[in-house]
Amino acid sequence: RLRKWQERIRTKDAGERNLQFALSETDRMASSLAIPRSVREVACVIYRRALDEDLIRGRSIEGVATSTLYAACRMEGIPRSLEEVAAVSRVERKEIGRTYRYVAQELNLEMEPVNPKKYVPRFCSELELSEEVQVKANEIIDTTTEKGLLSGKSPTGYAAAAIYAASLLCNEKKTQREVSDVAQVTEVTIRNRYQEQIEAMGIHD
Amino acid sequence: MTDPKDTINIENVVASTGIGQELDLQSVAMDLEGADYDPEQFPGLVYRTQNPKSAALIFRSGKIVCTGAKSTDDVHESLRIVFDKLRELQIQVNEDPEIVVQNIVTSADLGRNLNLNAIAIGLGLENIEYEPEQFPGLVYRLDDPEVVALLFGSGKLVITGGKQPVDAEHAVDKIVSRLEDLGLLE
DNA sequence: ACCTTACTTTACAAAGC
DNA sequence: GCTTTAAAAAGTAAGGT
Repeated sequence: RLRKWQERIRTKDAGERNLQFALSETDRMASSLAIPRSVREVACVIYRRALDEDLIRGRSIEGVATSTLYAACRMEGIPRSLEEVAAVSRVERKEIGRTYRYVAQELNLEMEPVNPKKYVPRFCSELELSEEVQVKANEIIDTTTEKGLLSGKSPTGYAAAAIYAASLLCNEKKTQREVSDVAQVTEVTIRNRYQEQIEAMGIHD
Repeated sequence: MTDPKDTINIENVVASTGIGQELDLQSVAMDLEGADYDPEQFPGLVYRTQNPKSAALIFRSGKIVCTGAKSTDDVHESLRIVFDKLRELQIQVNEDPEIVVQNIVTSADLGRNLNLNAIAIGLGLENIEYEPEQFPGLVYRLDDPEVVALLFGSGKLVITGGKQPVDAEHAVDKIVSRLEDLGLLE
């Protein structure tokens, strides 16, 4: 009775301290990634659910916090890649990915695969590309996806290649290096996806 | 049209067995040519056979795991070689140790490209795992047979977790009919 | 730009930390 | 949970020439 009561308080306190630390970490990471407050709140709601369902056991708080932030960005339609979140987390990419898959499965988040188009606005603005280039990149993504080119490809690499191609078509050329820097993929990946995409689009340069 | 079942190929068979005798791995490592034994890193001694190609993990308890074989026959042949090698070292080995197949990995080809995005949604996001940022294959867990299939955009697939070669055939049949029902295999 | 090597995912047993 | 073994699928990455 009294022991059980004390245990509850202890558990609750531990949980609160756990939550407090997780929320401050989420805030720190979200700030350095310029993620809006509304998305941070979604991340916190997911984290709280994970805590309630006892999904933290056996994992680091930081890992779960990073994963829920990654999930929240996807849910809100402004995804950050694992590379990007890993850069501001002290948990490595592989662990963030694993934890994300576990949390998404256990909480039935039913996350759809990321549409590469979701990366176009942010990547293009970081590259200072015009609205015209964004429209063109989206068109390339839509057309080539319909032709079946997207299956199994990383959304960031796919978006990066479309943006690179669009920048050429709109005479606002960015180098593969510049695009690969903002998209966090290698130039080789951009080159490979780019070749497939222009061929599917029937473009000859 | 080729029946996808005819494209099934066994790529790896994992099996366990035991000689019914405890072993001094340190001395086995000394006497057995080509044996790799680093107890600090892993408690098992690794012994590779060339024909058929496989790797046997031999433990202090006398239990053995054989992996890398391309068929259940190859598993038996590889382990026969391992048993004989141990007998050459004056180690007692039971007459016919029971060999249990623990896992069979197979590959197959559906012969058509797959729209993994549509399949992920069609089969139900709660049942599948498809994270192309992390891995290009879609993970599909079947209940019967109890195996896991990895589907790729090329139409190729990997089936693992089965204990019998027929498990892969049943799995391919079920996957094909599920995709056909959803109109995703055209 | 190419080539090679290597890492991601799935399943499974073994003994020990 | 991890460690080790094997093998396939396809994408991505890194290092060397």
